[in-house]
Amino acid sequence: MIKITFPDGSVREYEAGITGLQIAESISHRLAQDVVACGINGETTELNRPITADADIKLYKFEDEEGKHAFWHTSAHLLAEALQELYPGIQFGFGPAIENGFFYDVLLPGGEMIKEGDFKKIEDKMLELARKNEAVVRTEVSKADCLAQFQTAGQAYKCEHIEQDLEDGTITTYTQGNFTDLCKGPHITHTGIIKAVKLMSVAGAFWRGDASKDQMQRLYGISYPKQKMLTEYLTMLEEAKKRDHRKIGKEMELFMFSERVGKGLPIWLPKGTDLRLRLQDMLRKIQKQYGYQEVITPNIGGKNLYQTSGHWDHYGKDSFQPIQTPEEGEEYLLKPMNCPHHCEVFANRPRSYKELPFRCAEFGTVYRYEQSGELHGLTRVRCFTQDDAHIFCRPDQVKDEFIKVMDIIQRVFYTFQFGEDNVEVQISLRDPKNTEKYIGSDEDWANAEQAIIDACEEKGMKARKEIGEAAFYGPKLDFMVKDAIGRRWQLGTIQVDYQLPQRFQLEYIGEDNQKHRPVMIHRAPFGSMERFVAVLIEHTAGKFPLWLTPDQVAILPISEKFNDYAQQVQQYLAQHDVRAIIDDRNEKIGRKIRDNEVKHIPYMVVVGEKEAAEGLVSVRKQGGETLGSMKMEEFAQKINEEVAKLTEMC
RNA sequence: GCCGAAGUGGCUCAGUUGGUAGAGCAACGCAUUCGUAAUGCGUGGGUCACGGGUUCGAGUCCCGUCUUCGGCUCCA
Repeated sequence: MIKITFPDGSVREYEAGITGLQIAESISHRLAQDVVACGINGETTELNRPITADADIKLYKFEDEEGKHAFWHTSAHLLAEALQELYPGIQFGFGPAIENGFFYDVLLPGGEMIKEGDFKKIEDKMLELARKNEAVVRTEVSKADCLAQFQTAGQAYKCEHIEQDLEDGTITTYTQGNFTDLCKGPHITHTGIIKAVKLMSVAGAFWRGDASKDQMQRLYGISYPKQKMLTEYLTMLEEAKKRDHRKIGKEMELFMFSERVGKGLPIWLPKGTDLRLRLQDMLRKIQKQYGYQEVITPNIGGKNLYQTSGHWDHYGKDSFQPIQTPEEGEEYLLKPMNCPHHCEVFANRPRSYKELPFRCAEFGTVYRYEQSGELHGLTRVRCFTQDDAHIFCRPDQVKDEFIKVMDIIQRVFYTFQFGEDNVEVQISLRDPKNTEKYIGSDEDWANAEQAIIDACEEKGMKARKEIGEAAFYGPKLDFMVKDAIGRRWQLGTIQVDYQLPQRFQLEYIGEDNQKHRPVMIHRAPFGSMERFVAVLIEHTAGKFPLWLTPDQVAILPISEKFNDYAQQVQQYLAQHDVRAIIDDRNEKIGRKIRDNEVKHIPYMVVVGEKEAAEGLVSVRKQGGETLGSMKMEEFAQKINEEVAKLTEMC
């Protein structure tokens, strides 16, 4: 007999060799139907693996991340199985489960291509195979046998993978029906529980992600144990589509692109500019409280500046090419980042330790020559404005400054109702096995990395550590938020930099009257104004918070007779810091309400005969709630109170 | 940059096997002067992304370019 420990701490005894599925059955028949995978001693595995010794067990349903992973991984195999039947001679690359579904990289013989029109046929074949409810059989194989097997099958990519990446004794294959795949698992035990499949898209993908290698076709799909779940997922995708910032940005006239101005170069329209400036003002106000000093620096800088900073060597060939000045024979670069300029600010005159930390902020517009295929709405552009700042401080001040920046970021995020549970942080560390990629000494790196880790601990923030994700000049801390429909976005960032101060020979005079080198911290709470506004649009679906939205109130005269009164109301509200527009079109009131609802205006006030006579406004909230008539003074006060409440953190 | 798809009035889209461009919304005008999610009638507006080609004839077929979209790679 063996002892099996459950997550709640309870222990049951079973005969050795029992499987996860049998354990589930011993608890309830219902549970046995729902489980798709299990965790044995922390390792996710199949439900039909015999357990031979005492162990901890977790039973995973589809709803669990581990369950989904196994389910979708098997679905990837099901896709491959279907493709093998439909396209003999097909070559397979990798086919993993991903966050939402799975994909398989394939290459059809003779340069043939799978098109979206083929999806139905493939989906039908997948379901046909799934209905056979084939068992998924795990086999341990030797490297030599495995290689021979896939050579016979003519799978060149699989063979390369086996030869280059896998070690003898660790290799397994999984077989379902006539299809065998190289795979380390885990999988669900039978294909029959896959009831709904949908292929989402087909796109190009390089073998091993290497642009110099073969280009394969990547088929993306998703699958579920119930048709209803697939329908729900597709509905969620529709919802995401409705929130697309490119669509809403166009509808609300926040920003635009012009082919003649150039791709990836956003133009902020009046309403978008209004909103952006309000965001900037809010951050300005907070920064002032933390001792930041704002500067303005040029949008270009001498090539020499970037040679000094080291950026030219690292990124020069990938950026906008230098601007020549014929008379002087000098070269200038469009500013790809603000840090070198800020280093010059610091170096302007001798600095005393009493001035540290020196916090230099700028809404700095930068230009980066992103690959054309990478451009996307406002989230990936070639010209954007960072809410940038650089803090020059003593090494022992790094941790405290980090904590202060984290304070600012938390206050900013709070104002947008990205709740605390929806914010994650990630510490990006360097890859110690690949140190030549980074500049700076081992000691500097160790100090910087430790300061970040300590700061997170002191702030009580649970941080995920990512090895090898650091920038070439220093480790960093990134903030991720989850939006209203659960999608994750990367926003703010804080980076330590021991390198630029060295390259720019920055120094300050210490208490000991000696010269010392400051440490530099880069930080951007929003990341960039463009990206942040994009995320905000998708988070709020265009229904911005009252304090931020360009038009807070729409004044709707019942008929043209009351347009004059509407103007009086608008004027009064403007004098009391309430932003109102008038809809004085010759339309019925129902029509005006509809149109202004569609424009996401938070408040509408209807004015007619009664209101004009008594100085009233009839208030309607976005969504339909009516608040009755009130004096316009009372209404202005109400709006101001609501704004004050929303911005109390700033 | 690479692979694939798309590009028709301001917006959303229709346009059958090639036969001289259409709807709804928006805009403008007229009527109406209206009480909480679409008043009626009328008018204007398109070198069908751009450039070549095939054809008696191209929005439709072919080639090239540009832009956008979905991915890959990249992201100081």
